[in-house]
Amino acid sequence: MDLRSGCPINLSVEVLGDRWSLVVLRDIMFGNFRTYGDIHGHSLEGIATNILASRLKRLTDEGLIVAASDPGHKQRTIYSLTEKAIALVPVMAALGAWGVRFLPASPQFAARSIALDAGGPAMWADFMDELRHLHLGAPAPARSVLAELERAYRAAADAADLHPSASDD
Amino acid sequence: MDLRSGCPINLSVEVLGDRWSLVVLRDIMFGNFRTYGDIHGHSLEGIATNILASRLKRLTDEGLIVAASDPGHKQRTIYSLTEKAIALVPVMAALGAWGVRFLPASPQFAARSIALDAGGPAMWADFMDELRHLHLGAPAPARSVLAELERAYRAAADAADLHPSASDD
DNA sequence: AGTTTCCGCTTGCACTTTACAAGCAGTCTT
DNA sequence: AAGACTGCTTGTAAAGTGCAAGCGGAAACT
Repeated sequence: MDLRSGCPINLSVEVLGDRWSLVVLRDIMFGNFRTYGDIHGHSLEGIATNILASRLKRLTDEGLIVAASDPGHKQRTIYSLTEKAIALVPVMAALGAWGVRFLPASPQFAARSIALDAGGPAMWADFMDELRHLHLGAPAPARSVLAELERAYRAAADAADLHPSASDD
Repeated sequence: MDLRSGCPINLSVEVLGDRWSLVVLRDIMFGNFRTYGDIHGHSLEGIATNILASRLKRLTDEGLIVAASDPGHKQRTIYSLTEKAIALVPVMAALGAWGVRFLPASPQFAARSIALDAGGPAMWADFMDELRHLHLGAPAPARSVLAELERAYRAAADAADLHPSASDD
């Protein structure tokens, strides 16, 4: 790639600044979706197949994910985050917190971002350790931030079921 | 706009996820460039005039900046950040820190991001207060983070002059 | 007063990226 | 052997990006 400038914010935008890269990374990171079909099948935003394929290729080229074939299932490819992508946890937390505050986020998904933001750098570090375990083969940490986020999501979803509002139609 | 999903990270990407929005906001925020000509003239990345115009319009529509005419110069438009944009300081800090660590940032620009990251949330809060002063008419804070970042930049630039390396050609 | 410069754009055109729908080759299951 | 699964590719259209030129009105200069 031929770089526009050496400013780190610009460089980050050049790598992540499109409509899908961060969303795909979010799905792998927070949803633990590891295959093409998983990501496509669970995509909230309904990513098109060609876009997903091109993003997986680009993220691989940029060193954010690595592809490995599933031992017991030759045509299945397993994607794993690299340290470079795991280091985006603070970016995800900041973006999520901003979205919750200023954009019309749904209560359930907002709950995850709120929990991640409230947990602060200590929780982010624990989450990164968990991702290193899931994606890089590091030892399993004591704390599962993914499980905590899932509980926050469930609690918000249950609250929405108990107290439905007209805006949730 | 018709939203893809209510996930806050996705919503943030829908607003900020292109190749220029964050870069323009960075110039207004860190460079204190307040007019079209200022932003275009100082643009490190050489933004095209039509792109800049369309971004300023979009950022205005999204409520991230507001346009006001200069009292003493009728044809000049002064752009100011809103609280919504000022709240992006942690996002900028996280993106900058990530770019410094994983992408080929130049030493001078890296120095600003490193200083902003090292300052942590306390520095970000002071910076946001300074931006509220410059853009929203709030009282002037005691600390100028912009001046501190400028000093970090100058120090790195001077160090590069004293110790030039082949890679800086 | 008239010319020139400044300012914030707009227009035209080519190219790239995104989007939606359909299809396809190899693998696995039954 | 037949059908479904998996990870894509292809075709086509729309939207976004990039470059260069130009333009209407205001300000500055002489």
